[in-house]
Amino acid sequence: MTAHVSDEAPRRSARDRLLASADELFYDEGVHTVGIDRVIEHAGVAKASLYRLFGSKEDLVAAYLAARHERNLAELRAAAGRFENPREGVLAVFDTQAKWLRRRAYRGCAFARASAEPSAGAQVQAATDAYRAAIQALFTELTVRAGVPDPQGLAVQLHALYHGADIVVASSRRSKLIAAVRSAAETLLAAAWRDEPETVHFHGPHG
Amino acid sequence: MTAHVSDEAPRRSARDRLLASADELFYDEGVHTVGIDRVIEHAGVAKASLYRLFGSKEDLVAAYLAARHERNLAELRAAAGRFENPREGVLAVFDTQAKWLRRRAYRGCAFARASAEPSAGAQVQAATDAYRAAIQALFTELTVRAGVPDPQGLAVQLHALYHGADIVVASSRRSKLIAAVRSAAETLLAAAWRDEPETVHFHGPHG
DNA sequence: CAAAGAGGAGACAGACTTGTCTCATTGTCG
DNA sequence: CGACAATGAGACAAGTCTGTCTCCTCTTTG
Repeated sequence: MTAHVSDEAPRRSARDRLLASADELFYDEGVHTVGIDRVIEHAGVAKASLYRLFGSKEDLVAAYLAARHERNLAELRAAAGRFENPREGVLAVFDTQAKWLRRRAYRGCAFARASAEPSAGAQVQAATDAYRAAIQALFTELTVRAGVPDPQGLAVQLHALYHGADIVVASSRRSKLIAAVRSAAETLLAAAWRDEPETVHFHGPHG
Repeated sequence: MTAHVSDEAPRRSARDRLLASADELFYDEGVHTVGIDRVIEHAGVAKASLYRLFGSKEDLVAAYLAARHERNLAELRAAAGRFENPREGVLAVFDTQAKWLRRRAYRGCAFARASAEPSAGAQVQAATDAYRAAIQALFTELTVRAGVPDPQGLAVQLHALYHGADIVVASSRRSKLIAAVRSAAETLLAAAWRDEPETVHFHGPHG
């Protein structure tokens, strides 16, 4: 090894190989199952280099999540941006998620998996919060543009539906779930104009 | 057992104290953060007793989750059962969840937290699957009784919404989220009769 | 009263982790 | 060519965890 760049396979930098290995191993097997040793072996990088480049395991995890954040949000935004009509933009977000859900290798939301237990460090929690806030913001942006009476309320509904799909995908037939969720999104969008103008209605337990 | 109940403070059995401590510590701090030592110290039980009674840590975790399963489902079913009308039953399920979500000490779904990473053992995964399946089944039972055209589809929608609420509760203002989710459930219920009779509609991206 | 067994306290082994440190090798630049 | 910085390989320390085992006390029962 050692690259000798002139030859074929330019060999990416140690940092890139580390991030790629982290992405693959952390996502597939779990942040807390996969030890540093596995990552550096997979990346072909010395342990000292990892600590020089990232400082700690948690920093590496944070970098892995930050990369996922960037990648996922870029794709969602691009999909929504392809439509003039924000209502179609919302559905494009769900269609993009559906594409992910259908992947054989899909293992659930990387953030949900990394941050479920509170043992996850503060950086991981912060990354997860930021990710969810960004998706919520995307929905809000679309619902505001759509001009519904209560854009915030609708965005919260869509956001919950979005993450719920991710959770139950393991326990439902995928095609059925995907169709049902899309249909639910359409229903919520359509209803957002029918509902009382001021806010989603909120009354006691006995509907 | 044995107990000698006559005196004050009957002191529950070692098994009960172990389960109570597991419930508290595992839920609050995470299954994988909390070590056996913490549990036995909190329960005032010898380590040997734990292994005699449960066999392994994972078995203790499974027992803890099984107890949660029982307790949660009993409460959801009781809430739904208080209404003749299945539509109100569905809303009662969401209202019960809302009650949980409002608790100060609420830390998210115990199953989601325990099973997010694949490092969670097979028993934990199985417990989580069983829990979600049970909730899905409860929704399906209600939607069937409600006589909607596609009870399965509606149940999937409600189920996704239910778990989604749990996920996003950390990143939204709770009262807003709770109101929005309840409203979404009402919307989905109302729409279930309006939609095409055969199945939730499933067509291309241009709704 | 005596015997037996449940249970508490804790030492111990074995395996794992992250993070530091040393050393040899490589590529680059003066 | 020679020196320096970057990197790979891996030993090592210090800590953690689960699970086993021993020892002793207390309570119940024959």
